Amino acid sequence: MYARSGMAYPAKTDRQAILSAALEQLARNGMRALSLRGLAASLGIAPNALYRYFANRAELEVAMAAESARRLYLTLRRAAGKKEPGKAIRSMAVAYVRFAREHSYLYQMLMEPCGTSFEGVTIYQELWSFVVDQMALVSTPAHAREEAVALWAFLHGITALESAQLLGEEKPCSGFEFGLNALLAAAAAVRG
Amino acid sequence: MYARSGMAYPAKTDRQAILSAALEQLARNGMRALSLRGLAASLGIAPNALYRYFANRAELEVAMAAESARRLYLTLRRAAGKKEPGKAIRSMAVAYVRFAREHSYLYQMLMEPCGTSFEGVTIYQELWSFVVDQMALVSTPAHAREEAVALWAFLHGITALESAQLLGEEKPCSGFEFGLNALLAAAAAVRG
DNA sequence: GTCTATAACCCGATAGAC
DNA sequence: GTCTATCGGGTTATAGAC
Repeated sequence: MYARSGMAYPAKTDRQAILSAALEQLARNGMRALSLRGLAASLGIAPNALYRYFANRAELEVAMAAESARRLYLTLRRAAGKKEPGKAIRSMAVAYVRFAREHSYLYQMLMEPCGTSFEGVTIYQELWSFVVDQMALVSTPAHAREEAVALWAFLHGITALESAQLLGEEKPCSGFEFGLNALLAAAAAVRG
Repeated sequence: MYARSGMAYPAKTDRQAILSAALEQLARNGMRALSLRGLAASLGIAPNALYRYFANRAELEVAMAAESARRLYLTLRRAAGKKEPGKAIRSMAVAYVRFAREHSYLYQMLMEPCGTSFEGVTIYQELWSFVVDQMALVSTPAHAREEAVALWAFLHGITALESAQLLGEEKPCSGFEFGLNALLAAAAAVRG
């Protein structure tokens, strides 16, 4: 019965189940606390069984980062919706910061590659292209890339300042408004 | 001779030597690769001797982060020099990004606290105050804090995008110019 | 041939005894 | 300060179940 290739044994788990469990643990305790042993235990399998699905920890981390990108992409798309360009960008900016705040560990995976290379993962390009396209609508396609870089950098920086204690009690909120307005004004000026 | 309390044994090292060695290893291989064992070995002492000077790894990391802040502070002060306000900010921005690029691991310690709290370390406040003060010179003291937040966020974001492979080949350079101009223009506009 | 578990190995953090 | 020991995590044999 199990003689046919690929189905010879009832697998107790699969990539998706492992990934889900990993993301769950990540959301609770962060990357440092995520251990393959604990992950395997939560799935009721031996620590080693994981290696049938992910070559090593790094490969699992790449998959988690890709999932993070996918969710951020969906979040930004939903935020933009069918809104008028300027409104869409503002809405995306707010959603971006909220995503980073509410899923801080997941977001960290996206922005701190820790040496893991993302080659061959297309979701990043999709995500990036979407932001560039949205930016093109408020200025011009010729300048959209550099404007998108600046916007993304700014948004990421805001989230980083929020989680770092560098500013102490100081709230990046007012800085958020100022920076977003400054970037949007400059982009609109490009359009002329 | 060594009978007196606290001096019962000739110390082979001190906090400063440990810190220096740690920073050296950090610069070469990054935080993940920094092990207390390797650190002790490079100093010719037993792994455990480190605990005489730092209660645990976290405390060592706090000291390293503080040193990172001190060096960035010096770098920014030197960049600002006696320049005219607008020029000073630009110069600081370039120096900031360069610092993050050339000392990426050290810079990471500053901006990614990993749960280590920075309470009681005054160097962060000095660094932050300096940036705010510089910003006040190009706009007004009343708005300097939010503008400094936006500028810092933007600069940090640029460095993060550089080290993350999110953008692939794309270079944040053009985005740097655009964003910096946008923020400075908005700050100047506040001054009116 | 494809999955699994048992057990080991190496290494890092840390505590205790000296 | 050193040595020894414990604990936990990543990773790799090796071998057993289907």
